[in-house]
Order: sequence, then structure tokens, then C-alpha cells
Amino acid sequence: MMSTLSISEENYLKAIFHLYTHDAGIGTNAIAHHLNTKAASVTEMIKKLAEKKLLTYEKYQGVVPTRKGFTLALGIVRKHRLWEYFLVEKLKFKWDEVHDIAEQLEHIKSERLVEQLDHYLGFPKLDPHGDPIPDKEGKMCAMNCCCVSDIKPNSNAKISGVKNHSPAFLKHLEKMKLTIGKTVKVIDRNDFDQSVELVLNHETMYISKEVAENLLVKKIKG
Amino acid sequence: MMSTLSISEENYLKAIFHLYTHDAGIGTNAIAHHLNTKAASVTEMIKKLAEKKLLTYEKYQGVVPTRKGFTLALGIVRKHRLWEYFLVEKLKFKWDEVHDIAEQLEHIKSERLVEQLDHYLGFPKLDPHGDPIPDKEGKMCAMNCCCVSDIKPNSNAKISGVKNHSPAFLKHLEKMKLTIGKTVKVIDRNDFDQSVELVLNHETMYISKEVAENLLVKKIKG
DNA sequence: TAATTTTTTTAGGTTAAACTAAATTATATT
DNA sequence: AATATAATTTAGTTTAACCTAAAAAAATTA
Repeated sequence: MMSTLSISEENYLKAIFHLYTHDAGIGTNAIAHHLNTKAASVTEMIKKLAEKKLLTYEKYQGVVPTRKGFTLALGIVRKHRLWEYFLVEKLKFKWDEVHDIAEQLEHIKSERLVEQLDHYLGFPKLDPHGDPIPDKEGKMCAMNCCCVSDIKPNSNAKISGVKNHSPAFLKHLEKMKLTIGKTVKVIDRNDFDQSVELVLNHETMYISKEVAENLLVKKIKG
Repeated sequence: MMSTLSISEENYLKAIFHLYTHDAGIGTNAIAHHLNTKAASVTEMIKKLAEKKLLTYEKYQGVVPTRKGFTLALGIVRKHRLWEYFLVEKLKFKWDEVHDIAEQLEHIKSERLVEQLDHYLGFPKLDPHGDPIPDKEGKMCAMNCCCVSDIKPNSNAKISGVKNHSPAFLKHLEKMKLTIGKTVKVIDRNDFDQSVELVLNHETMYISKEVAENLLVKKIKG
């Protein structure tokens, strides 16, 4: 029934899924940039995926994933995040080391494998970066979070994730001990450079605008 | 330095390695049959691998892996067997279910991943089929075993592996409770059909010539 | 040894996925 | 609205890996 997808096709689907859910515009160029490829290649692949009814496409109008395409993409994201969880929790990788490996593992084809892995890991809800892991049915918990720069001064918040997943950023956070689960108090935002003053472990610290915009937190009472 | 190999190249190398170590002849046709491909494709790929110094090749004379090619193939076998061990020991797959998945996992590229996995699994020496797992340096324990049909009557032996890895054979063994580690006593060989009489768990049973030839054991005193 | 069969190689073609450069359409700016 | 800029598509190549059919070499058999 469902002709199995190539790794390239899966990567396109996943990129489109991410642009569709996160960002705004989902044009040919955006996809090309996301996949480190060229617009011409994207146009070509888009046509193939449209043929397979994984997305709808009209010339010059961009694409929209179909339900089927969306579900498939969710499945790939599920695998990616489960593998990331495995790599960190079981194999003791750091959170900044797992992306590239999970990028390969997500393409392993075996329903059984995913379900057994999920079971083995204890059906985790979040991956090491705080991103929700879709369950077998594609359901995942909403993460009602916002970035530090959107928190109003003098409120407490718990670190819950990152917007930027680059190893450089993750390593930087690790060094500053700004890791998932930690509680911080946002003190003030500096008008000069948009840096943010906060308290972590009873110590005052300042984080740059860039960090504040990419660090996700959940407000907590207090 | 080392241009990374494609999945196809890896599969060719592995096939050549297996034919080279197990079987006798390692001709173009044998490789083609092993990889479910055609002789013409093999000739082509062989040339490429020879260019990369992974094997030596002379027209019509067959191929011989170089040290470099041999080492690389061992690395792939290492990964395959470690993943099989993982699938059975951690994810609770049956020994007849893991081959195809390991066939995919063996191509994941990450030195770190293999070493962490090996460590996590406790540096196993044998995979679920009794095949030795090469260590980081490519060393692996010799398995001085022979098939049941080569055991002389009235001797005890411990089941240590299989020659044939097909799910059908493995399921059949499982059903008969002829699993790795079990001790059997070889009673007699029937001249008529080469079937073998043996005792397992104090019960007499007969196994076909085919089973006897593909079940590997180690002689034990008694 | 000559003839036949088998194995291997060559030649030429196909497909998937990429690319560059040129053409086309859409968007933004005066 | 006309023009300039940006985004997208088309056309035509390239590469890796496969294929079939035909040619060439090696092995086997009469």
C-alpha cells in the first residue's frame, strides 16, 4: 500500500513539518536552506511528494503537508527524539552530541524497533532538549513555554527547553549550568543590550539577548 | 583521509569479508548472489573498491581484501553483532527477528556510538547466534566448534552457535528447545537419512541431517 | 586438443537525487 | 503602474548504483 520512503524523501518531509509547525513561511528557499540543498532540487522533490499525496503543491504557491504526510513526519520526529533520549539516558552522551547520530537512527525502518525502544525507555514524554516525543498515535504533550526574553521581570521560571539546538549553544548553556529542570528568577532586562539579569542557585548572572531568546522556560508561581 | 563509504560499498565489503573467511571461492557470481544483485554490478563496484585500496583485483582473477578493507569489514561486523546483542538483550527481540534491523543499524556512522554501546552492553564477546563480536581492535575469540553431524556418537556437547542464520531455522531450533548454552548428548547417526539421535534434558530426540549440519556445538568432557 | 559451458567483463541504458544556469513568476520599490 | 529585485521553476548535466544483452575469457568435457 504505502511505498516506503527514501531517506531523502523522509528528510524533506521532516523539514517541511518543522517549517510548517514552527516557523511561518514554508517556501522552496526555506526548505532548501533547511536541508542544505538548492531550490531547484526542492522543486523536484516537492513534485514527487505531491504525487505520493504527502503534501499539496501548486506552482509558486508553496506546499502544505497532507494528513498522511503530517503523520509520517511525526513518526520520524518520534524516532529522532526517542533515539536522542536513548543516547543521553542509556549511552551517556551529552545533549549537544546526539543530534547527528539521531539524524541517522531516525531512518531505520522497523515499527517493532520503535515500539520496543519506547517501551524499554519507559515511554518518555520529552527528549533531552525538552522537545515533546510523539507517542505511537502521534500525540504529544503541549509545551506551554516561552523564551526568557518574554518573561516579565521579577518572576520565577523553570528551564524547559531550547529554541536553538546548535551544539555551540547547548555547550554554552551547560557551562553556565542553565540546564533543563533548573529554576531561575528573572530579575531585569537591560535596555542597552537586551541582556537579562537572573538568579540561578542564589547567584546573580547575566545572559545575552541571544541566550535569552533561545532558552525556553515555564513560569512558576512565586 | 578516509573518504567515507556508502552503504552499498559497505555491503560489498562485508559480503566479500564473509565469503573470504567462511566459504571458499569468492568470485563475481558468488558476491552477486550474496548481495542479491547481478554480476555486472559486482564487477563495477569491485573496481571502485580496488581504486580505494580496499581490495586487490585482477580481471577474471577474483578479489582479495586488503588489510584496510579487512579492518573496515570487521568494523561493520562488529557493529552488526553489537546491535543484535542489544536488540535481544535490551529490547527483548527473539534471535530470529534481529538480523534485518541490525543490517540497517550496522551502517550508522559514529565511532563514539559503537564504543558507548559496547560499554553499555558490558563488552559482550558473542552475539545472540553465538558469533564472536570483534572488539575495538578487531580481535575476537576463536570459536572452536563443529556441527553436530561431525560429533562422534556417545559424546557430550554444548550448543554454541548456528551455521545457517535464516529465521526459519532459528525458529525451528527454538521450538525444539535447541538453544545456545544447552547441553546435548549425541547418541547415534542414522545411516539411512543421516539424522542424528541425541538426548536433551534427559529426553531422546532426533534431528534431521539439515539441522545437524547447521547446528554448532563444542565438545565437553563426559 | 577442440568444443562446449560457465564465468566474467564490457557496452549501453535507467533511476534517484543532486547540481548550474537560464527563464519565469511573484513581490517590493519607486 | 512600471520597474527592479527576489523567489521559483525549467532545462539540461552529473554521479552512484543498478540493470540487460552481448562479447570475451576461463574452465570443463568430450
